[in-house]
Amino acid sequence: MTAESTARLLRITEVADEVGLTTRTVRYYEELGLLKPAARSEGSYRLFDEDDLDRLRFIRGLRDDAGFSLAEIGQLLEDEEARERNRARFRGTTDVRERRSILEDALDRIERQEVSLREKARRIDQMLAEVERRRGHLEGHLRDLETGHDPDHPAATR
Amino acid sequence: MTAESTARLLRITEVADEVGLTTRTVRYYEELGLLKPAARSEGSYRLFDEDDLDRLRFIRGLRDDAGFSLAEIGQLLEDEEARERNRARFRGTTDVRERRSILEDALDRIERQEVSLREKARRIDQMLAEVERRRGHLEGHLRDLETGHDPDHPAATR
DNA sequence: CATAACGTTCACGTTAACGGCAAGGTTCTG
DNA sequence: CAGAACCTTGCCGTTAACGTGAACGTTATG
Repeated sequence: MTAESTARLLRITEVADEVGLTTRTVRYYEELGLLKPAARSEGSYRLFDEDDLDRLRFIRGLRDDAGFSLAEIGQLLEDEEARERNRARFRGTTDVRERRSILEDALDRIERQEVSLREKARRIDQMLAEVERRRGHLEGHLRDLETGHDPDHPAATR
Repeated sequence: MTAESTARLLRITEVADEVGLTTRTVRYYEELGLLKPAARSEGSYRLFDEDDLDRLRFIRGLRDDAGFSLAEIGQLLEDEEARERNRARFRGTTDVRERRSILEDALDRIERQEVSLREKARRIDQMLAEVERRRGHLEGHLRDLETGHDPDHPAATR
């Protein structure tokens, strides 16, 4: 379809450098099933496209920023694919009861994810609030120092 | 004789059950220095008070909800104690330059924590938004089914 | 005060998430 | 077409975060 679509496939060290992982890690993720076999060259070099890069960046983000284990990440990605399959199933039938069942199933999974994420977010927001409270406190003290106002020795009046 | 303020000290299985950890894990956390030696009984049973429970719950929350490693948690708790010591140092001097230096140092550490937490929060919010978008989508479909409205087959008139 | 129930300190085992070779093919480059 | 620079698949090593006894002391209870 798209004429430009052959963007050029990258080899493993290029992708590793690009997304900030090691080649070992990329292979390991493939071994775990987090990554599709991508594509192989004539010899058997792994070849990656832009979608693979996105997926790796996504995985890395979940791991580093959100603190998910690779098992949890695998679950999320699997759910993603189950979603795709469900869409196909959904379009493959016109039976209202079956369609509703498919949708409700999907909704259940989504809600479970939401609860888990919300708990994580709540905890982090709590810590952020605490940290900011302290920061405000410290900044207040610093301002006091700048203006020569000393709360510990308030009798500096004249 | 001892006032009522001595709330009663708990033994390790009681605390473990209470906060949802195993005894091994509690001992391990002490070994890592995440927990003070608490208190020991006549024999050498570990005895814990409410503060210990809070600390354990806090650790557990950071581990499970926020996805921090025990090393990171140790760092956070250490910073906490460094903060305490700094407050003592701060109160121990009246030299404005020294006070400012202490405050600026503390502010630096706080800001580093804040950046790290904010990145984590941002990533999780992103995922939550995505999850909710999907949820809305699914709920829309379900409503369509309930009302007999079928977007794929609009001419289902009877 | 016997004894069950609980605790203590080693110390070795396990799983996740990679690191680091070795032995050998593959691709590129002059 | 030869050598450098990559890549492949094993396979063993490592660190974090505990699990699981073993061998033995401590506390509560009928």
